[in-house]
Amino acid sequence: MAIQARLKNEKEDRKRLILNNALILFRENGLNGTTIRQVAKVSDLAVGTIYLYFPDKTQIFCALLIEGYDLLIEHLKKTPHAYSAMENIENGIDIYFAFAFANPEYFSLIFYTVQSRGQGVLELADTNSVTYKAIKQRKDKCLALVMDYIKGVRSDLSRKELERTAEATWSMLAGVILFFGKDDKKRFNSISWQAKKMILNSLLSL
Amino acid sequence: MAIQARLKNEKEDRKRLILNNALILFRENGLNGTTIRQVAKVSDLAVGTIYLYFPDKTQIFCALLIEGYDLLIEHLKKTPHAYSAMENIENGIDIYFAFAFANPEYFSLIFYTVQSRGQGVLELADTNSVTYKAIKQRKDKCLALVMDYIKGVRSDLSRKELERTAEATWSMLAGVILFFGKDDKKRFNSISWQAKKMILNSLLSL
DNA sequence: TAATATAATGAACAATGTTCATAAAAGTAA
DNA sequence: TTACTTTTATGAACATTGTTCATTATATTA
Repeated sequence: MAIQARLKNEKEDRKRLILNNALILFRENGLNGTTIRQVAKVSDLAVGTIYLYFPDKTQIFCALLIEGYDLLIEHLKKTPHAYSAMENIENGIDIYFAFAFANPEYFSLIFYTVQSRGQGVLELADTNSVTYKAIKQRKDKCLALVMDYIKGVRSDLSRKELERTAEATWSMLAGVILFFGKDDKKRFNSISWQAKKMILNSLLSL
Repeated sequence: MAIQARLKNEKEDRKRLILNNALILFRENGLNGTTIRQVAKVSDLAVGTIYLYFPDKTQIFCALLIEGYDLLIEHLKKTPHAYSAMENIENGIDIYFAFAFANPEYFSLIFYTVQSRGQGVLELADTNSVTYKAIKQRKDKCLALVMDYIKGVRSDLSRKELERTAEATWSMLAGVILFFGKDDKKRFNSISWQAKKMILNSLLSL
């Protein structure tokens, strides 16, 4: 029987252990391909113990998803502002693509949530839940960052236009990653470079 | 006990009945939210009977997916070629967006396959299977159609550039649909219009 | 050391995809 | 019609899943 985690610290450690192992399994086999029994086994815990730390499988997934968003946001915030606005936005796109390619496990998680209304893998029906709000907040944060980037090159756009442009840009970039992010690096680089060029061009000639 | 389907016609009818019912359920509750028992029940058949017509649940899904692709391809081919190349491509994008919004059930299916390598909902590990090839063929067909559209406005691009541009365009459009296709019509129209404008602009100023 | 409180366990439950021995239906030949 | 064969339909049964909960083990307290 595993040692009991009584202290707050120990509990956090155990939670992290479960998350780390789950992330590896999710990356390897996806949400549906990963079983709680697997997570328990590689964590050297019993099935029931997992449920002492997370209410259900979805919540493990969501915890990782939120971490993924936070990591991405952290990356996006790190853009050097020493260059021109145009260079900045180009930099931002590069960072986004690089993050997605380097962290496919987190990025996959992010996309489990885009297909809403019964079609997605991940169901978060209760839009009032803490989890739903946490995810929504990070989505919004990402969009706000994109808006900042775009504002740099297009200060003439109205708030409404800016928002719409950011939404279109964000989803278009995501589409490229979704379609080609799992391909080999060479191919992904080639297509993402093309997409970047197209988006930069379109932002200048709106 | 249900009447037996002995003739080829009757078998086709029964297959169609299952597909129609499955499509409704998939649209409502997604792949994982739909059970074979549900499909059997609404089809007035026993569980085992479903398995006489389809080897497994995934294959039902794939059959519908292929139909969805064919429907989309049919739509895309119907573009009137009476106008300028630029009007044609604009028309093509409109058709694509309209199809996605009008046929969310099929479109969702299409996107079950984009997340490859263990992360997606739909696993088609065997790349030699008839089903995999059928889906791949239709994906390629879509891309070829996009290339034709783009060739109209950009005859100067090399084969390689054309291909890359088509891939980027196709995935960017898909990203918009993925992110906003389930929103209300007004919002989807607003963002998809923006995306269309951006892509058209970028194609002209590559 | 005994009593109490907390944490861990894994058998058990309901639901799922799938299989297969059995039964029903349809076709065939007399 | 009747006996026989072939094809189709059935649903109980199986393995696997997410999840629960009575029981057991561990730690804390008195």
